[in-house]
Amino acid sequence: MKRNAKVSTAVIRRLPRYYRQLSELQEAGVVRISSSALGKSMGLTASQIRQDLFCFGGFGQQGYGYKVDSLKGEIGEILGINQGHTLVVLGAGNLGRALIKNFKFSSNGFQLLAAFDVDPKVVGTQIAGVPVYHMDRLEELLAVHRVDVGLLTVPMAAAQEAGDRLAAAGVKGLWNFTNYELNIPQDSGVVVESVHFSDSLLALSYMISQQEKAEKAPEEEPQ
Amino acid sequence: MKRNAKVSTAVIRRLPRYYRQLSELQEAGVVRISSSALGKSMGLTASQIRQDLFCFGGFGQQGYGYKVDSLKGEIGEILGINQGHTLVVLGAGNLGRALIKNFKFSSNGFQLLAAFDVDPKVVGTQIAGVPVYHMDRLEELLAVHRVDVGLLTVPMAAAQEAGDRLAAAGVKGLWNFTNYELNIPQDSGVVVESVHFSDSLLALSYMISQQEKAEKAPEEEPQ
DNA sequence: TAGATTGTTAATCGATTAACAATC
DNA sequence: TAGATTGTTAATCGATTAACAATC
Repeated sequence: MKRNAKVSTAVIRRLPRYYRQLSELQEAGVVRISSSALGKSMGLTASQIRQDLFCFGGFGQQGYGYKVDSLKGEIGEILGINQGHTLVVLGAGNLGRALIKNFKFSSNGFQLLAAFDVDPKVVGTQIAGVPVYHMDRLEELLAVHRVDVGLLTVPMAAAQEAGDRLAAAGVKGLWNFTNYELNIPQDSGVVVESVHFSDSLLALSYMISQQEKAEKAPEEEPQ
Repeated sequence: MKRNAKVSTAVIRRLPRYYRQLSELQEAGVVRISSSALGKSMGLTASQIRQDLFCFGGFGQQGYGYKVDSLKGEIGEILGINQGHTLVVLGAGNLGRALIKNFKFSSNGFQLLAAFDVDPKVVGTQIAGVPVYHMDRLEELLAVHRVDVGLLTVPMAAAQEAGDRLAAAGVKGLWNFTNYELNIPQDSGVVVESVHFSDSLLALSYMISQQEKAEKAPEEEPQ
């Protein structure tokens, strides 16, 4: 992977993990770390870590390793944590409310501006200080505030329309928590990132089923 | 990929997506589908789909394609959907409650047996018909009922201990929703599947930041 | 039968790992 | 300086794509 060449999704998916691990090291008071130590703690090879970082530039010092603070800072910068991203939540049901209350948006560089719903029981209220507006007023608010990301926790049947409206209103990304695969045209420039609980549980289901098989029919390693 | 050889994680991660897409096709009344049509609808190549399915056997008919019903059934079987898996939830806070109320465990072949928490305000109550016990009684219940998976929605600081107790009590998998990377020994045979919201949002953050850059400095395609 | 599409092997591509000179 | 560890290129490995005979 040459520097500045297009970064593969495999690398992109590891960046947040690096960031998380470095945060933990930082909290634990670790000042410097080598690629091999970091790799061991994350189940990666030293080579892979150096290769990954090489995509973005040289953040270490030969003979010394990486300074935890500054590497964390660099990766945070790459991830766009200091860009003042903003976000709105569509769907203030159980999951939407839980995320509004629990999730540390600001730790990830996002400011949560508002939530939208259609239920008259929640419209007009606040959830953890976040105002809930009626969905009818979505475009109105997005015309006034720059909103980078729309978080979708609407019912599956409402997901596509909600996504379309957000995309039309100019958001740059959709964070999709519905079990629906959003259909957003490639050339729209809107990025979709989905969190599919079902996919995750079914993958786990597969893995434990395999595990069981392996335990029943023990190791006939084909030599 | 030879048949019955170890299946790569890339393939495992696609299986639930196939299952989901086939379910949608089924609902739409589609009876048969070719690998190329399925591929187009999912953004994959026909070749990749055939190669993936080849890991598990021949589910299609030459000259015809795949019957949606039976392929869905086969993939469901591979994923272990009919194995009567069971699950308990640890942590009945906002997120835990939202999942208990919203998530269709049974659609994914899981029966939710109970939830556990330490808060006296929720211990002894029911959430959507699911009883909430005190964490102290975890081992007691797991000694009586076979529990395949423990879902972790406890606070980050409680995650490792909760995971350890579940593993010791014999669960086969941990479905981890905390932002903590569980440390479970490889040889324990316990599979960990994590849903890291932060990682997902940061990946999205990276992608929209790139998108912005691309729009500002338009296409100097190097010919 | 002719046409379509799979199952399966071979070729290509990309990601990971290895190696080592550069240098702190 | 000597030792350690990075940055970076080269080699290897694995996943994806292409090709095509088999066959419905």
